[in-house]
Amino acid sequence: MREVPIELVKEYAAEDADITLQLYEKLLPLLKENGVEKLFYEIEMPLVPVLSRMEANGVKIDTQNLQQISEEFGREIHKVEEEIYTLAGMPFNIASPKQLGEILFERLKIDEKAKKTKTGQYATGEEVLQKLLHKHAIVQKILDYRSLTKLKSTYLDALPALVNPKDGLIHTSYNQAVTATGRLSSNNPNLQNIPVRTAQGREIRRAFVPRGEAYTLLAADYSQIELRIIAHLSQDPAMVADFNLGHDIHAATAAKVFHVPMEQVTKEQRSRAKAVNFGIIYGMSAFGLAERMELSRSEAADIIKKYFEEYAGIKEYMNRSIALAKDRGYAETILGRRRYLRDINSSNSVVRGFAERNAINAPIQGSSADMIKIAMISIHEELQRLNMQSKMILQVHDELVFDAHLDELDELKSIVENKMVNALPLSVPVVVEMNTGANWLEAH
DNA sequence: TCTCTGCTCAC
DNA sequence: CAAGTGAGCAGAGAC
Repeated sequence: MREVPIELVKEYAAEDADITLQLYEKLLPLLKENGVEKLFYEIEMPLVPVLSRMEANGVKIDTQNLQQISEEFGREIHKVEEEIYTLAGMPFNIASPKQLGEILFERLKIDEKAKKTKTGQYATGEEVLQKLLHKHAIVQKILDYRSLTKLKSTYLDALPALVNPKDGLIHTSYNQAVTATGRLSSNNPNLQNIPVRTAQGREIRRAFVPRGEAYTLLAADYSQIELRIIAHLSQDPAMVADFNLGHDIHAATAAKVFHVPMEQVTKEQRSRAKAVNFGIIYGMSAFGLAERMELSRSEAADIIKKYFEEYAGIKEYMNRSIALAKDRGYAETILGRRRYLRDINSSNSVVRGFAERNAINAPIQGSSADMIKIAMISIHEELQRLNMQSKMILQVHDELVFDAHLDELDELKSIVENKMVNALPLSVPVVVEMNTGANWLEAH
């Protein structure tokens, strides 16, 4: 571990003390009150030095690459700006949602019944604009402009500015006492929301590189961990069976919901089934599902009805989660981590609805957080014990990223897989997918 | 300078 | 009414 400058380790160790204190002040009283000190002493406290070391380890960024893309984006943004001004017939600040709304809905009048936000402005979010694409050529240009400027300001320009001059690496901060569910959060910079969805955004991941010639990046992801946790918590026979048989869970869901053999599931059907599975994790309604899947409300309702017929245990589990939270005033994870839900018995149905969705989601999201935290602690212990040069550098909720020393790659992979798979045994298989690459994109 | 809003990136 | 958890950016307005 000696390549990490000792001053930096000291700096972060000093921060360790602060974090420890902060945790004692913030978390312990909470957990004591909740009778879950075990979680505090056996997970949160041992995690402190792990996070501290990850922060000190840092991540190497190919700054030149980012700067080059930034310049390209800068030129493209300028071009799109001019096109937008021409289409609008006047220049304005495209980055101002207020001005943009007035141009779109008052000057160009592209939608008679434009939606407003709660403050009375016109809503111009991505979903709104997607539905107006066919109305005017300016809409696509606005979306292009938004995407380019988002990537440029948030990543391309921000990340190089945060490189530590002492070692040329980026050091995020992990916050252990921020989220309601037990997840970590990351800031300064947030390395848990690096783009991956679009081809253009994905390129940014190419700039996350190993720290030296002798290293490669190893990414290890839990596969479908939240759905496996639902299967475990609900003990729904059909979902448990799907996982035990190693099925592609979204295809298996599609086969059941659309009444076709698994091999004949179309991409469209799989994608809809996937949306339902995600919706389940979030406690969605039929209306919400219809919106997302661009189906009529009754079609969506049919799909949900079929889903709960096939996976009746999931429905029961959801009802049970809500009932338990109403009774106790909190929802809890596999390890007893609690999320208090003061609104769970509210007479206001909107407010209560939110709390009910929290009651469904918190045990799932939180158990997944419990699991990866345990894995991180035992992987860190093992790296220390074996005096390995490989370093754990990132955690992104269901993924761990390592700067893997080439001489240790096989050993590291076996440690990581073993510790992740066995962190918190479930009644369905826990599967970890691992890949290596010359950058974060290739490691996926 | 600070805070809020709207938007958009991730899991 | 209507899908969970976060962070950061630019604009806009209060002070």
